[in-house]
Formats: sequence, C-alpha cells, structure tokens
Amino acid sequence: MKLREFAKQLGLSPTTVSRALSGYPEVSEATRARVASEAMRLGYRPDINAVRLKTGRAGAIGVMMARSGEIHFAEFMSGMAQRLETADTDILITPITAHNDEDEMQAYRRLVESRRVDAVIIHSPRPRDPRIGVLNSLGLPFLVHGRSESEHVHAWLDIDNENAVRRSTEHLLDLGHRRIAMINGLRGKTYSIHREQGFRVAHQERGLVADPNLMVCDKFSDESGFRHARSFLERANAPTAIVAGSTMTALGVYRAVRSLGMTVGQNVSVIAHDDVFPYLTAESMVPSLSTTRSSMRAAGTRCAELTLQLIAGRAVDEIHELWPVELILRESTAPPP
Amino acid sequence: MKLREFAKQLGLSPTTVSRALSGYPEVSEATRARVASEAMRLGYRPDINAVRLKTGRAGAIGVMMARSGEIHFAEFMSGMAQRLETADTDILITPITAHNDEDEMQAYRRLVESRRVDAVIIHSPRPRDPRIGVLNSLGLPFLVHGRSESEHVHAWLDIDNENAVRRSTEHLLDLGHRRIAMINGLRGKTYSIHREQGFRVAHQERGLVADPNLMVCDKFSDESGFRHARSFLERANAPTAIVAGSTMTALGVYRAVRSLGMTVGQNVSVIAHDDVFPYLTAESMVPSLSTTRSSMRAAGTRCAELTLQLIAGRAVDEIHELWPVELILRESTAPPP
DNA sequence: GCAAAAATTGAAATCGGTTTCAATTTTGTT
DNA sequence: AACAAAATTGAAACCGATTTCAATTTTTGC
Repeated sequence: MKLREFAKQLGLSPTTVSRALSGYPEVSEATRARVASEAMRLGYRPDINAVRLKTGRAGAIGVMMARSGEIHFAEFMSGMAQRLETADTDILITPITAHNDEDEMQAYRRLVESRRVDAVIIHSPRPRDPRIGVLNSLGLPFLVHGRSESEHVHAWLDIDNENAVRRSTEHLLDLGHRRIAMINGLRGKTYSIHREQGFRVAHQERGLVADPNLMVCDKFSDESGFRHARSFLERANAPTAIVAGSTMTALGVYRAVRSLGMTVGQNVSVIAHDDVFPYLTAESMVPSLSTTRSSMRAAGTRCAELTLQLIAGRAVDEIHELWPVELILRESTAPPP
Repeated sequence: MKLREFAKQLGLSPTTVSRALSGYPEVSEATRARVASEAMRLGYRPDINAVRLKTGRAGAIGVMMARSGEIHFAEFMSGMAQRLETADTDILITPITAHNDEDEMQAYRRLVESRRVDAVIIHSPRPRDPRIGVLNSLGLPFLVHGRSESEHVHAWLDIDNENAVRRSTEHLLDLGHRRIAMINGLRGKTYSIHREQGFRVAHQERGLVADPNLMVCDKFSDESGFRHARSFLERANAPTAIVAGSTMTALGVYRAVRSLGMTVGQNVSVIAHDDVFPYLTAESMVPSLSTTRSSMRAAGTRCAELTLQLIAGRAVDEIHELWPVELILRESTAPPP
C-alpha cells in the first residue's frame, strides 16, 4: 500500500497523511488520531527507501566486523539491538578483513559514498588509530567503543581498564602476592595498554616493580590462557597469582594450573576481567572466579544511545563516558601459600 | 557527487553512465571503460537509497536476533558477512524478544511493510514453527537455518544432527559403554529432536534402549553442562559416558567429572558437538575432546549464498542442503573402566 | 554508394515518499 | 458582523537514481 492510495482511502492529501504520521504539529489532533488508527488497521507503513532518499537519512548505524571471531561481538550487538528496536534505526554489519586498516578504510569510504549509514561504531582502537582520521575527514559521524589518543576529538565510551586491573592487582598484592603475572589482550590496543598501566601503577604504589617477564599480550582464548599460564608456572621462580584478560583466558589458566597438579585459589590465585557472557559465568567456575566485571551488553545499549545522539547533532566533545568496573571477589583469589 | 554532476563531467547523459555502471550490454566498451575508471577516480557511487527506491530491491538480508545471548551468533554472522562482502548486500540485524513468537512475527511484518529486506534467515526452528507460515503468507523470501516439518515448502540448510549424535553414540557403544547420558539442546527445537532420535537409533540398532532418565534438554552453557553432568554422575547407577550438546556444555561436564574426583577419558567418556569457535577449541581441552564437528562460520557463508540465490529467483523447493558432520576422535572417549 | 539493420546514446517518466509554499478554513478580537 | 491572525490542508517540486522509448550514429549487405 502506497501513500497515495492510503491517503485517498482516508479522503486526505498525501501531504496531510505524511505529516500526521511523522508527528508534525500543524495537523489537527482529530485527523492525526484517525490517520494513525487507520494506518494500523490497513497496515500502511512508509517505504523506508523512499523516506531515506528524500530525507537523506540512512536510518542505520554501521558496525565493522572483523572476520576473525570476536567473542564479544554477539553480546555487544544484542545490547545495541535492544536500544535501536524502537528507534527505527537498523544495524548494518560490514565485514572487514581483520588486521587490514587499508581495507577497513576503503569500506568506510564505500559506506559514506553510498550513503548507507548515518554513523558507525568502531571497536578496539589503538592509541594512534588511523581510522579516526579517515572517518573524521570523511565527515561520517562515529563513536569509538574504547579510546584512542588521536589528535582528533571523537566521541567515545570506554570502561576504566586501568582502574580495573589496578584494583585487581592491588587486591592480589594486599593478599601478600609478590610475583604476579598478567595475560593481557592484543598488543597495541589501547585497552591492553591501559591494563598494563594499571598493573604497573598498583606495583609502584607499593614501591614494587611489575616484572616485564611476567607480562604477555595475546588474544582472548582458552588456548592462549593455557599456554601462557603454563609457561609462567613452569618457570623456576613461578608467579603465585595471575591476572587474566577475560573469563575465556581464565578458563585456560585454570586448566594449566590443574595440569601441573596445583589448585586455583590455593597454590595459585587467579583474577580476570569479565564481560559477562551468559554461557560462561565466573561464579559457576570451580573455584568461582574473582573478577572485575562490566557488561558488554550494557555497553552496546549505551553505545547505540550515544550514537543516536551523535546523529541527532549532539556535540562530539560532549560524548565521553568512562565506565567504572566492579571488583567482585570470589574463591579464586587467596593469600599465597 | 550525484549522477547528474558526474555524467556532466564525463560529457555523457545520466542514462548512459547508469547503464555503464550497472553492466548493461548496450553501452560501448570504450565508454564503459572510461566511465568505470572515472567513477573510481572521482569516487562516484550511486546513492544506495535512490537505487533501492527505484529498483524495489532492499539490498539487505535480515537476521533475527533473540535478545538472549546466542553463542553461535557471531560466528554465523561473520561467515555471512564474508560472502556478502562482494554482493552489495547488507546484513540487517533485527532484535526480537526471545521466546515470543508474536513479537517476532510482528517484526517480520514491519520489515515487509517497510521494504527493508529482500529476505530473512531464521534460526533454530521447531518442527511446527509458526514463523514459517507467517513468512510464507507475507511473501517474504526466507531461508531456514535448521529444519522444520511445516507443511509449507521452504528453503533450508541444516547439519545432519541425527547422524552426528548417532555416530557419536555408536562410537561410545562400540567402546563398550552401556549407560550413556545425553545433555541435549533446548527442548522443542528440531535439532534437539533430531539429536535425540540419533541417540535412540544408535541404541536400537544394537538391541538396546536409550534410558529416558539419562536424557535431558537445556541451553548450551558451561553451567548447565556442569549441573546435569553432576546430577547424572551422582546417581546410584551412574552413566559411564556423556554426549554433550556443545563444547561449552562439555566444559561444564569436564568440571563436574573433576569435581567428583574422576577423570575424563578414564572413569567417564565425553563426546560433544563442536560448532568450531575460535576462542574455545576441542583439541586444546584436557584431555582433548572427541567431537562431531561442523563449522558455524561455513554455514553462515553458505546460508548467505543460498539466500542470494533465493532472492535471484531460484525455486524454494530446490534449496535444501543437509550437511554431513565429521566425527573426530580424541582423548576424551575410551572404553569404560 | 545507399538502404536497412544494429549499435549506441539521450530525454523524460518514474519509484514513493517529504517539504515548501500557497490556499483555505477556523478562531479570536473589537 | 467584520477583519486579522492562527490553524489546517493541499498542489507541486524534489530527493537521485533506473528504465522506457525515441533519436542518432555506425555498421553491414548488396
């Protein structure tokens, strides 16, 4: 059903009907109500493509998806979707080849040239992330999930990674641990750098120095957790505690500890960052895992909201959110043996 | 840059330029080449919304995303994205409230009425899935990832769940196990029913009967794996082997076995279905996990391809693919003690 | 060399809405 | 009751492409 036809059935002009449905003030309350109820009854809904062509709004937010499996992706998206459900805004997934900035930026250009999205959200930035400059010069609004140190002001939402790791490290130090290892995220990402910073600062406050030999960067996976934990624990002067980058990493760490005949929470303490996945919960691990917690889903919801504000014209330099992280102590952290 | 302007720069009419770019035959090779190279140089790209309005194609495939965390989601999407990268087709995520069919069908109606997608992909169907009838009557092309027994013919791609579980169960029976438990997926889903069927058939072939007390349905998660495995293993007449629904479930099962002072691959055998997640691999578990394997990512890629064919007009009743599942034996399965 | 056929190009209509601007009706004021 | 102001409605232009149909140019056949 088209506007023409629908308007004719109502005995009104397309103009009035359009205005009634889009909530313009210059249409009488009576007609508005009638139009709305008839639209519902007859199932009329404007052709989204015509609306977009005319208004110039794409009605979609783009999300770049690296081809490599991103474990956080589904939760974040699900959070976004929840907010956008009522905003008449779609989520557009654009695939990009992992670790290829040139490719990704080409994809942004395409998106802009073809007016497919009103804004994009980018993930896991690095301190000097070239994407930010490109997006800036393209004039495409964007929100960074994470932070960058780019000279261009940009909207961002990040969790307080530095403080998170600082607090978990302090907790371990308070318990008496002195040799603490850290299995960090991907090298070069801002969040990894912040976490490392938190790790160092916690040591420094107590006049200690974080041992560079006990710090490693890698992707978040069960396998990498296992491999690095094992390598740490087999050393002569093995650490008594491990800070893990994610619950998935912690899983591998637990396994490594067990494989050496030791017990988590007894011989070795473990603490990890938890993005809250419904299928893998820290409290159900054995022993239950102490974590710093921050919901990826909530971040997705909020990022969607902020991006909508961005599109609506809110100033970029007003949009900066740093989320605190909860420290949740469970059984996996205890004084050293 | 608009078509008008771009055409003027080339000294051609918009008509010719449009034809050249869309690959129509009635434009000379020389002009086509010139148009293509100039478009590249000047960065001209048709406004996607205008194209869509005119052609009536939405240029997008819809995917319904339940609000609950779907662990498979990211891998599947990533596979889809890979295929669609070169097809000028977007992926549109539409959020739906989990377990609320009415809501989901309302969402379909909205999608159709506003011409937002050319087709949708639906997941995890049930044998008599009401969504199929609705989509059918709406005239919106759709592909089912999984299968239904709906009276309406529909395009589908599924993995051979029955055979997968049948083979893993046969393997356990061959090893000498006689009390085998199964932790299945969500009750009512077609895949759970097929898996249960495979479990039963494997028993029947050998003149045995699958014990209904050793079969349970639940979501795929570490926690549910633990809970059910524990409940099974604490019984008087405990099973000597467990068939788990996913690697995530197997994780919980492993944990349950250990928590009772037993060892996987010694006191208890475990086999699971593996959808191949990059962050949790069966071979790196300890002991390495025997699995039936089928790549979720590959399924996503193929579903995207089939959906494109569907949009291009391929007959629905031609599109049925049943994928075989690999059986991969590792250390977690061994003869009963 | 010329007519007919084939190849190539362009003018204008169209997709389905939104929005500007003008016209009409209603309300308020004296 | 008469007029100005405010509220409401509608006609027509427009968003930026595609595509029909007609016009022009080039090629072919004899």
